[in-house]
Amino acid sequence: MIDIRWIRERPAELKDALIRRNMDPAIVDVLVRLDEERRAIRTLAEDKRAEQKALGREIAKLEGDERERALEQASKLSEDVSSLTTEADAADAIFLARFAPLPNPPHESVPMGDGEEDNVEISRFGDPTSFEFEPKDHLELGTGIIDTERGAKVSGARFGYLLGDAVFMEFALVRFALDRLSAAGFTPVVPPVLVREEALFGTGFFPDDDNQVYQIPADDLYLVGTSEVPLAAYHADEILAEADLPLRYAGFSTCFRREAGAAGRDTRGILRVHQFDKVEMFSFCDPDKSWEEHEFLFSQEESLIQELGIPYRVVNVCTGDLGASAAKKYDVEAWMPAQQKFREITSCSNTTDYQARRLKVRFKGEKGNQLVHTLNGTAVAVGRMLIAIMENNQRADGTVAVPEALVPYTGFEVFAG
RNA sequence: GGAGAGGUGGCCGAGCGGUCGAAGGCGCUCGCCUGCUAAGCGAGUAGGGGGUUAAUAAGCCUCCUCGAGGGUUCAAAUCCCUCCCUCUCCGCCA
Repeated sequence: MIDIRWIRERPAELKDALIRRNMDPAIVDVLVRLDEERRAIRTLAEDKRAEQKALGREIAKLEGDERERALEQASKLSEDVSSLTTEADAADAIFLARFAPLPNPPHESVPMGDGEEDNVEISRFGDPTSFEFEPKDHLELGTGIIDTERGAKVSGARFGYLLGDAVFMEFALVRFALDRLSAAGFTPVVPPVLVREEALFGTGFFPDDDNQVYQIPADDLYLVGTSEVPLAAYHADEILAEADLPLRYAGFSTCFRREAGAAGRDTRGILRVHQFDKVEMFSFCDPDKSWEEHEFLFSQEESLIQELGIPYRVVNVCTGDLGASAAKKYDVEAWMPAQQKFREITSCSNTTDYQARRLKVRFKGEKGNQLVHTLNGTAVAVGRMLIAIMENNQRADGTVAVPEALVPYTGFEVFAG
């Protein structure tokens, strides 16, 4: 949710922001009017309520006829208050239904664009891997350690089993990432993966993306698609100490995604699956420092991938491809030799105060209580990183070289599918 | 899963239909005082919305919030219902 002052004080700027996101700015004029109306009605309701409360205090002191007459009057007031309050609540609801979905205005450095194809490449690391033989994809390389056939038999399409050395690779990647992040001041976290609706609303996944989320109706819970959700909600309704900022967490969790609307896309292998494990960075920081913090998180992200030696490029995600909550987002796209393409492997967003406002995460600063800014970034998405390592580090004999940085964690230097 | 107890301000804790956003204590902030420290004295100290204002300065007015949501009543922290959470005991379980 954005700051309501955009509506009251900077409607023209808000219109510009909406235009940049390819949205109709006319909504702003509607919201300005709805906001004025709801405040007018609320004032009426509150005045009436104040009157009622004052009379109520009188009644306590009165006796006999005087009391009877006052009671009669109070009864009438009570009805007025009740109907005005109902009206005011309705006006609030109408306003909020239109206001809450407004996306975070993009940062000035975000390129304009309609979709993924307009993302702007801003840097590259390494060169696309070249081979003296025909490179295989991760499924061919991992016939014995990645089993999507039996995954489909047991759970359906887009599920898989990791076995043997793939499992040791997973735990190596996770421990590697946690070690690096822990050294950089992040607190490792294993959060719940089942959350209440409020956590999804607070992080902006609801109502927009609710078809991407698995539901557990019997218990009114939802499986998270990323640990960003439980990490962001961790400090919901709290007032943090300014001295504690930034609060940085590295969450490890399984992630569940329905991938609705992705039918037919990336059906081979484990690039796009319903369940994968991920280490995610999350930061609560001072609003004046969130752009620095964004660069900091991103530098962590890059250094992990660099240490693993995967060629990649960085894109600045354009306005049309930015989620509602992000004001700016960098994607890292790793080189995937089998596809001869760069594919998204991590991403890093500054959601400014968009989530903090919904989740009510504040800090006590010199200017009183203020909303923090929240940021998130992928450290390691295990499945995709595993693909990137296997495909880029494969050798003519079909074995895969473990990145040097990972060897202390795997205990082996080479593995075979 | 069964039985019971309970959820009040940063913390502890009183209040159980009106004068209560809430006694008292602790903590914290500011000031006073005392060679320093400690102690002592005084004042202040929940969050959010709306209005007033040049102002997201102060002040003032007002509404909402005593786990959440409904209800009863002229009036609810206090009474009733539903839900959530915590604790104790029993059962089960990794």
